Amino acid sequence: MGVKKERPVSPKRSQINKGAWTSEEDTKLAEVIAVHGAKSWNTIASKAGLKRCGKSCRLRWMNYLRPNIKRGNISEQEEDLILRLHKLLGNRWSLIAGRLPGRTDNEIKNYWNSHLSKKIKQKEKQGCKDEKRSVENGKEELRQENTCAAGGEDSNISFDVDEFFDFSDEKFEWMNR
DNA sequence: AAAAGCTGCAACCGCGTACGT
DNA sequence: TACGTACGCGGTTGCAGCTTT
Repeated sequence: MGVKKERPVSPKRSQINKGAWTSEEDTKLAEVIAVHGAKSWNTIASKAGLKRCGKSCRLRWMNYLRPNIKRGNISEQEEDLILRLHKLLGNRWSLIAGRLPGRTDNEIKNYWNSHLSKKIKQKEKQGCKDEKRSVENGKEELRQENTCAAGGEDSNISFDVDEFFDFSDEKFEWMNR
């Protein structure tokens, strides 16, 4: 996509930059994070000399600049996983993203809102019995996986709650640096 | 060819929670 | 314990580009 127009800046916060990030801003932010690490976002914002709030810097880093980010081309397997996780977790995008390496919560949320929610609505409209059955099967499958998670064995998705909240795994490796 | 409508997605906002003092 | 600040998350907005009419 092309460069977006700057959004109007309210006079109250005119000292804060808003709207699309420029490549210079990206570079500055990445440089500062490389030195100081991805923490204390307000400090990072000021050290980078960016007229951005820490929140905005964090978002930019997490969704765009972070290393190992996959963008676009969500595979069928990933889509299936998102659907299954969403059935289980609801709109817990960050948790869902945590099970999809390289994907961000924002990307998954957007993908859900623009693609998957429509797909589901269409299917519901069609009222396809087979589809319903498979959804029910999926739900049952998930239920079983969830209840058996403690001793779960060879399911490709484990919904062990502890695992969901295990922040020591590889996805946070970059953060610990 | 141009206008209108639609889609995808980056970014912002508000709220709840964690953490430091 | 109470308060202030920062962080993280989910919901929402709004614009660029694409498609349809």
